[in-house]
Amino acid sequence: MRFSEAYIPTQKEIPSDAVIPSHQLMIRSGLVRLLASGVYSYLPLGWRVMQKVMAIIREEMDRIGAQEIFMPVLNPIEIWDETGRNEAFGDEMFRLSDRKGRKMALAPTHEEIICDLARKFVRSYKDMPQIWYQIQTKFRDEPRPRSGVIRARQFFMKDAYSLDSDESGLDQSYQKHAEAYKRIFTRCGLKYHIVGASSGLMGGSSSQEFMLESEFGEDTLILCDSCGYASNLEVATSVHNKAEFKEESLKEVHTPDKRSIEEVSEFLKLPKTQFMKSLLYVSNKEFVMVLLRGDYELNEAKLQQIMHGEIRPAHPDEVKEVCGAEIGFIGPVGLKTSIKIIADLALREQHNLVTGANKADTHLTGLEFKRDVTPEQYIDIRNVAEGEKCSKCDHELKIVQAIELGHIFKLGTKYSNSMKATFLDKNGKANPIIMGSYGIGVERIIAAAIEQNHDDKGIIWEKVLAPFKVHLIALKVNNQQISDISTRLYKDLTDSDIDTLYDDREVSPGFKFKDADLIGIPIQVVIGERGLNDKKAEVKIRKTGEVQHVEFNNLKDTITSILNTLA
RNA sequence: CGGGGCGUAGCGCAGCCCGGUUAGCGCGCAUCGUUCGGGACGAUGAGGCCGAGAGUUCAAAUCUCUCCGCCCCGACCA
Repeated sequence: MRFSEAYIPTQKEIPSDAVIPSHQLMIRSGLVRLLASGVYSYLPLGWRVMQKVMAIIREEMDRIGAQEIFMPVLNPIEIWDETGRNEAFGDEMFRLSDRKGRKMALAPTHEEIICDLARKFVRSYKDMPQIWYQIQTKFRDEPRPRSGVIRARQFFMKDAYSLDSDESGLDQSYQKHAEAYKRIFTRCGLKYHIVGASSGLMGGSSSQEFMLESEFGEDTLILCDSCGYASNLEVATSVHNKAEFKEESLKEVHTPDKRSIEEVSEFLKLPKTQFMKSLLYVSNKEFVMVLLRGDYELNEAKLQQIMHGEIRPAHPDEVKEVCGAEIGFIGPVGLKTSIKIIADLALREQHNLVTGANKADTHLTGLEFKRDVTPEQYIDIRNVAEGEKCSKCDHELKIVQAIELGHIFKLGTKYSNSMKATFLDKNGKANPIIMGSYGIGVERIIAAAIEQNHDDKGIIWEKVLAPFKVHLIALKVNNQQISDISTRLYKDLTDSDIDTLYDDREVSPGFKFKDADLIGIPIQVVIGERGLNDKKAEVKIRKTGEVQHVEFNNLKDTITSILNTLA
């Protein structure tokens, strides 16, 4: 492609809206342009990269025997009502009506459509296993799009679905995807973690995420360097630090206007570990009090899992009604109404705790957990905290931020049950199809690759993702000799199927060099006056900055062999 | 949805507090000339409903209100 004729709007200035490096570089190098919040156009360079990623995904999906299909984005709402996800997705799903007033939705994912296809096709256990996938535009009305294409409202997802007749079949399909995903991310040059994850809205038994470590990531990972334990904070466990106190009797203490653990602990001169945090939540229109040690945070994902549904903190007036006191002074002892109580495991053996008395400006001290509180269950419900030990091997855990690239789920029969997608087993008995679901964020691979590979000059593409392999720079195009040599080389490379971006613009050398480094194509070839006498060009490797001087006649061979050595 | 910031030429910004000729600057763009190895120089020029609407005023980019959009933090999030 000739630069002078191409739509590659590079810019020197950092766009004011972009905060993270990948977002800034994607705009500056002319890969994408924003149309509306979380909605992007892909320009020629960006689209070329996207197609490289998609090609790798297709190859690896095909390798595990998956079949590519294409499902509609525009869905009748009824199919989403069949599984109850019309409601579950809430405002996150884009909805619209057709001219007859029929309600439709723009699909945020495709389990329902797959299930519909499955129930139309699968009759017998002999029809399975099946793996179907697509690379499709997804729509999600994110509450807060951010970080450029990393959290967008319209984005590409590779979504795959497996259909099996028994659990071991599902295990195999799941494992195949795990292998395919490893190959995909490795081929894209990404360093990733595989972590245990929560299945959230999707439902199902187990799931794992493929995560790229990044300070700009929205997820938090808990990693153990010693035994390899790796988990999303949402489901991570750890050994809690011990906090020992002697048994005491229950006493009221006046704590005027001291509400937070912080304030009361300072006021009473007692450590936070001696406190008990009481949080009132609402789930399925039922109140539940959650108890944690004062130094720990509630993990809402875990609570949600336990309550099997949506949860929210109770409003201040609800707290007053249930506890008879304001937030900051509530506790499990002496509640006005009897409600469900869930306690974190770390509380079970605790003595002499401090907690709210359900009375204005008053706390209780000397609370003996087993004696004074009768929770419905003891269960791990807290966030893993800095400095805690691994529950598998007792080594200290590491906490890092990460970007979610892919997620694989064992769905089980959640969708096939509600949508009546069944098959006849060997005994002629009808069973629900056992499903798995597997997603990859296509743009996120691109953003991740840039986050991981860039310098202060611009992007540094891996060969496999690069929009072009070679960036040919003709300095001073009005020098006939330079122009002739460059144009001949361009033709030569293109004829040999080496994708080349040919910078034939009439702009100053510095301009071209800066653009080349910004765009980040792996090999730069510079034809200039300096090399004319000894008939040599410069061949520079963007990643290392290494430069070699190569005779014009050998350029193509040298480029080819460098390309072979590049990852 | 809560908190904060921003919206002035294609991009980056100043002007706004304290209202007053014709709204500026840098980059980019066009033409001509000189340049030509790390975002060249000179000359000339084009380009703005100052996000939208309403109000206050003799007078609004500037003050007030409403709405819209974009970004950040939080909440939320296959």
